[in-house]
Amino acid sequence: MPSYDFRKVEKKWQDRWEESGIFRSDDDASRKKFYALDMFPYPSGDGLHVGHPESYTATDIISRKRRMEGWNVLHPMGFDAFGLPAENHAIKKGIHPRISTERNTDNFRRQLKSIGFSYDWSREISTCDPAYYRWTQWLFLFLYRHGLAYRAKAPVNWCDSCQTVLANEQVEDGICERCRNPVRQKDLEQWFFRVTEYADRLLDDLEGLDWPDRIKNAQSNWIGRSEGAEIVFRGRASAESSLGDRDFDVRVFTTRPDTLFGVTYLVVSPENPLVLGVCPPERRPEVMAYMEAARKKSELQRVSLEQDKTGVPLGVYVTHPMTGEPVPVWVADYVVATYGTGAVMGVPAHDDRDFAFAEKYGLPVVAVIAPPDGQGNPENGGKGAGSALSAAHTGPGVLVNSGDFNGMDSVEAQTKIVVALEDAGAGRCRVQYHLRDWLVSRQRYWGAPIPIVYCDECGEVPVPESDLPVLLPDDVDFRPTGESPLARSADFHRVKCPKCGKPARRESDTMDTFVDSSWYFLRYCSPNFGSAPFDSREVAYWCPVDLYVGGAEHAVLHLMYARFLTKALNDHGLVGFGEPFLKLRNQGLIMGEDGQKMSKSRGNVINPDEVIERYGADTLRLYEMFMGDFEAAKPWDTKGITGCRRFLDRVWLETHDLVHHGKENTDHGLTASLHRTVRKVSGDIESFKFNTAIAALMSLLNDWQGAGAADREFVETFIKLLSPFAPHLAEEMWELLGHQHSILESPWPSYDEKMCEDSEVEIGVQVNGKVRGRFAAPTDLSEDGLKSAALDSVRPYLEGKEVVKVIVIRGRVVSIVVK
RNA sequence: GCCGCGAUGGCGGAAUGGCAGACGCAAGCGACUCAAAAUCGCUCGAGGCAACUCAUGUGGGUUCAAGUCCCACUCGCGGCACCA
Repeated sequence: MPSYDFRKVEKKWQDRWEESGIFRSDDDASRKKFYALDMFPYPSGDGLHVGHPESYTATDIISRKRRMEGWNVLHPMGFDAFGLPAENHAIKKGIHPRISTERNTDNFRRQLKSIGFSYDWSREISTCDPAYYRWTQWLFLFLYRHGLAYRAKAPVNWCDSCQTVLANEQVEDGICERCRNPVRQKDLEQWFFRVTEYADRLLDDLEGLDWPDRIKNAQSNWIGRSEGAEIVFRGRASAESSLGDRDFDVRVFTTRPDTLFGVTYLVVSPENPLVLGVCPPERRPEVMAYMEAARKKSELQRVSLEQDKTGVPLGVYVTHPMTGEPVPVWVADYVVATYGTGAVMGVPAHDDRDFAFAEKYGLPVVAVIAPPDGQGNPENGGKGAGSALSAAHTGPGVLVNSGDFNGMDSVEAQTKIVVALEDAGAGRCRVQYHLRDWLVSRQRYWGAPIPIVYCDECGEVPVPESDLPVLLPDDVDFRPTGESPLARSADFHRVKCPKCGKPARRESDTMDTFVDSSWYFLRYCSPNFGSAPFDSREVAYWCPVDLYVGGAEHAVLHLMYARFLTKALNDHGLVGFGEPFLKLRNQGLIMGEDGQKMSKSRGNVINPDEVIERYGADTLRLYEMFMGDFEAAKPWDTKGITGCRRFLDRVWLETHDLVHHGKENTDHGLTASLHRTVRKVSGDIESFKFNTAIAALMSLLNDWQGAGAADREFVETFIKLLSPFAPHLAEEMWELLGHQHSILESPWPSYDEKMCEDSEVEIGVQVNGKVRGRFAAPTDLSEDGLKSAALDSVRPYLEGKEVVKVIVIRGRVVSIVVK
């Protein structure tokens, strides 16, 4: 009997699959479809790491099962090929990003093919291909046309050492993740996508999605919806201020309108335009110095100085909308300029930050919410400026010191006070989001150019669709100097205005790579379509994606952006659905053998090529799925792989044994075990419990060997169940069993519920909750039969006792209660 | 600080409220071998000669029965965070 030469077998089947085109999928409206999508990789120079095959194997298993179940399956793969690493590599090594990206992509493709994934490679896409980014640009113009893309001056993260703008995700605690230098804020004209327009729907629609809770939760946190009120405090500027003797408003956002009577000051952020307008001359030097200091603070300082609040009085007063009392206005950088109105009301008695600020600057503390009985000192409330307070009471309670609202429950008072403010024309309900618009421009080379032209006559002019793509020039000096490399390419930069024909300038920024990946799943449906980003007929058939699998690091950004774009396309009739990904699953991180995160510097990285070379692709696939809970982090264990390898070897040997010796199975227990395993494996694959599906197959093999014989039907069913996990070996065994066609063309096995039961089961017997015995009983034994057999089996424990109660759980346990 | 997730043998991990530790790894013993590797068989939570007792992060509770449900904690992981 030949031993299992996995190298030969795996090569043989990969070649056959490629030749036969068995994984190609065509639009066929008469068949039910299944779209299984992997998050496409960034083709880094390091090649695949073992985390990639983990999620890819999972989708591959489901795709293969679906094919066998008769579904029309779309299972594509491509490359998220634009991005900063290729550009940095180019700067360091002088190799053009196009060259290194191509080389890396070839390597990734080779590696992916060597694992035997059932991708339709005829649909491969790459985001740096002009045939692709042409449509990324088209989508930019689509958003622009509908007012969802706009240009504005904005502070961006700037790294002096890298000489570039950084994306938010590249800034960690105020430090550039690449060079560890502090990041600075810089004001630049930037392009934005109006994601905030969709804040409510992005939040509300999460509910209907079959996504992991933590992802939904992360998105929900990111959107950060809070309900509260906008309250107007009116004031009058002095004649000497730059505003002159005029009325002005300070609008604040609060989630606690019930604490309105406890306001003892207001705070506006240093960036608030009102500050200089109303500031009286004598206060200007100090206020301006404070503003300057705040502006100079790096992100790093703002974060590290978290608790140490500073501020200066602005020298103006506004009127409390309920009490009519004067309220001083302060400037402090603990107020975030870009959130809410950039101004807050200070309620020291009921907010920790305000309390700290008031203590530091000697501002009065007025308690207006008396804690419920037993919490704190209720007397505080009644005494007005409660100097007795040692901390803010931030919880609910009963209103005191609040005029007509005294005695009211604080929760109830929230709405009541807003109503009163509305009547007085001094406030309204307001919903505030943490979500900001998406800054999409990047001052980088290796990305899709933004298709806009600036003309002195016509202003901002979109590039006509017929002129797309705006090609990324190859011959560019992409060394960093602080402006986009494209601005230095005269050929690229100097253009004629598409509107008036006069000399104009082309936008030199490129798009964030998250724009590329926000729509790639649509492109797979018609990867070569030439007249639009996608063929709407194909998209109508294949989309939305039925199953999407990838890393949890994309919990917020990528998934949010793809959802945003889908909703925008949906609103304007380009797609017929509002959510792109119906079911999402994340693979857990694979750690190194030392339990640490895999990293080059730790030297604990496992290279899948080496695992395949030594154990084979089927073993790699099997092991990655067997390691543990798909969604949980788990350490790699090279020794553990041998168990999977041994299992496949034994399958090979036993199958040959059947073929060469032709055995009969007369063992009913083995047949029952087979049916149970079909049920178990089928169910486990659906619920992403691949580890227990494999364990069940291992158990079944143990039973098979234990029985000493199995018939052809048993073996064929076994091989089918194994085929999504170890497709090469399965095809080889399938052929050995005399089949001409791929195992993918045979139906997924079914089981008979009646056949799943063994003729005999073991029953445990508990006496007062403790297991005291067990006995074997025929499966169909009556309840009374079980009861008396159970009582017999634990007789010594019942002597001299009275049996109070007997509970029979069929097939499992009998519980006896005695006194 | 807020939100979410988790904690089970030497290790990875199994368990619709129903016999805790499936399956695999490692370890020990044995078979085969001149020997080793590979392979196969047996043992394998802790304590105890045994009957038994103790065991699913901690402390309570519900139940005939709790890893699973409830309450209060501890620790770890992840998201958000001067967001008013």
